[in-house]
Amino acid sequence: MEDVAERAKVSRALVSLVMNNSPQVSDEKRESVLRAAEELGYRPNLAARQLAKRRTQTIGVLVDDLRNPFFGEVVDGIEAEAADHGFTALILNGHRDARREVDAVETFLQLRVEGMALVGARLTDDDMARVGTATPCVMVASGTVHPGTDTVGTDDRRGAELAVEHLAALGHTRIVHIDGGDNVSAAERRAGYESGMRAAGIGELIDVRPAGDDEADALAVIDALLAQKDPPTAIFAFNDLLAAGALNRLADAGMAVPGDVSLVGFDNTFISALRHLSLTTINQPKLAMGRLAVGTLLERLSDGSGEPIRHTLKPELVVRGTTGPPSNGSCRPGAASGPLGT
Amino acid sequence: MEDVAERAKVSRALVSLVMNNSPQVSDEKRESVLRAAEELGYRPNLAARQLAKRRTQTIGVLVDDLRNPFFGEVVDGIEAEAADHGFTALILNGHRDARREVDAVETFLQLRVEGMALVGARLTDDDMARVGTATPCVMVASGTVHPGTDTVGTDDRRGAELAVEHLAALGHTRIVHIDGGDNVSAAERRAGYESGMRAAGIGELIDVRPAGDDEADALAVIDALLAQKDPPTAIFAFNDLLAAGALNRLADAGMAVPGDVSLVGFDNTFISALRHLSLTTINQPKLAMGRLAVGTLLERLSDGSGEPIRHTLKPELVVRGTTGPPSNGSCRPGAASGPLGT
DNA sequence: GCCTGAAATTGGAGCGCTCTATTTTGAATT
DNA sequence: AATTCAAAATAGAGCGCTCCAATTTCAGGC
Repeated sequence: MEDVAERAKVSRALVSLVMNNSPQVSDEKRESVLRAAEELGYRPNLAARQLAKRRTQTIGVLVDDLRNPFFGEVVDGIEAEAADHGFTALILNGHRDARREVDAVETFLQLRVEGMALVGARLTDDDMARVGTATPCVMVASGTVHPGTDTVGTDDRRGAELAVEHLAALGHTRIVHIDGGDNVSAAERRAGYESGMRAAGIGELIDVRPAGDDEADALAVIDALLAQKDPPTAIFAFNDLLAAGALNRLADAGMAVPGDVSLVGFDNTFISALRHLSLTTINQPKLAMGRLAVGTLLERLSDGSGEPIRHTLKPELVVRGTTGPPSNGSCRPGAASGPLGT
Repeated sequence: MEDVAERAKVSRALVSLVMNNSPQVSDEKRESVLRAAEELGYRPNLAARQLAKRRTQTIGVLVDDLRNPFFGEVVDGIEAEAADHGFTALILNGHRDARREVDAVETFLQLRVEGMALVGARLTDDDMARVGTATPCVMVASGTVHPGTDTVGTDDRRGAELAVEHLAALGHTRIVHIDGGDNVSAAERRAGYESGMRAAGIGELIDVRPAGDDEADALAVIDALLAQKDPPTAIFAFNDLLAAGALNRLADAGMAVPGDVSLVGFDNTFISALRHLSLTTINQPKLAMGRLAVGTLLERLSDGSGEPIRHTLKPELVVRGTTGPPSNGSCRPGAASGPLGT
């Protein structure tokens, strides 16, 4: 910077003004500074600028797992909104590990990010307590809900109801739910399934089967369901991955989907759109969630403390190829039409 | 920091020593500093530290598309290796857009990262020229190869040969390649397909069908193949996504996989492992690529300039459920056994 | 020609840290 | 008690920038 100033025959302060394109600079000087900067390959040092400005214009994004495309889309939304407001989004990876998430948050704090978005994070309340005070912080699509922290998520309960309503409208009654474990989202979806069943007048048929959040967890559940005398005609899975696992096992067993069994997932990740799976599912507005997360952060930044903000977005039913009317009780194993079979 | 020093009744310099856990500090003072820091909630300011140290201990990771799980795994490797060497990996998202990638690189340079890993980047030579001089930089799994830049990638040609060898060994001769467009990887895989065919003594049957790099691009190709009098008994697709598209269309047409047609993908992304697809594919060692990328960067950092380093990793055949011996010419549409059919 | 005030420019302090050189401490040696 | 020397602690400059207050420049009006 010193060199640029010298070369352009101006003061360092003027160079600073130009680099921040202040309107207070005459065109003549501005140009000569820019030229000098260009010739010298000068690039402002962000660390120094942040230090002097006492602002970083940066938000930290902690992602639970970079390999999960669901999170990728949420982050896309965060970045877009951050950029619109002149912020840079720095991404750190939690690797599905609370300890590493704590490290990442610590790094963000040392970097003096002005806010943090924790996407799918699995931090405990203790961790949050240490964090929350220092810097605005919003949890996005998180499996846990912390008392004092802002959150952005989808209305999981309503989403589940949509799934059940869709199946009930098709004529299904024996609808089973494959449960996603002990996180908050799973609990909400389970509750939605149950209220949906009751609303459809088939509350006595409620049947929840516990599983994890991974594809493989669905297999045993399907086996058990097929072994019973009155197998369900429809299955609502906690998420797309689970549904994919179920779909496979059903095909193995010679069950046609949706001919013999209908199947609904959750999330609308791109795998559900893979034409070979073509899963009917519940969409989460991932991009909107990302944008809203940043919006929430900015709000916090300007108005300071207050009640925790809770944004709950509307889920949507996406009908694809795995749902249809129930067969008339006649199970025809072997007559497999693929999930997309016309 | 000032406050911490005062509270612990030591100088600022001593606090600095403690925070960098220098061995030159007496246990007594160290403890009292740490206690003071704890009580005050002190956290070193990374920007200030970087400025003073004239080092950032940071590498920038530019990812072409966060929604692609392939890149996610590569980044996992990068982060792991970076952490092992005391570096923090900052991730920025290119959004499949060269212009935004340039911005990201600019940001990295202003942040004074000590090196950059460009994962799947699509920057032009011009862009690279502006960058390469300033900071060490390695291209990972990139669609383009730049003359003066280090690279880490998979031996795409060999990978394609593996695919063809596998199919030929099963007895296939009419093996078609669905091409992935005009990037370097696609060209290499095409070349490998061709040399593999020649090596198997079936060079005259080489048949390359152009497509894009997306699932949907495969559909028309499959339709065309099935319409011809002598349809192929095996297909080798540029990547898993294309293969997924092909798989679906084949199922639509009532073709059994692998009964009537065998199918091989490339990348071994997690979608190929989805049990419902169960794609035979070629693995790229994603984690190793990530680690090696950082290794290359560190090497550059210590030894300065020299010949560009080119790391080419070994691909591996992953046999799953979409390949088998060719049928004896008898096409039996309708007798669909799923891709996993026992 | 002098005064006024807005616009353009500049000097210099300070952001929070590290690092070198220097001073202080305190135990061991004579 | 004086001397030595390593270990422990500190003072102070400086990293590259911004920003405030102060200064200079330059019209226009009298």
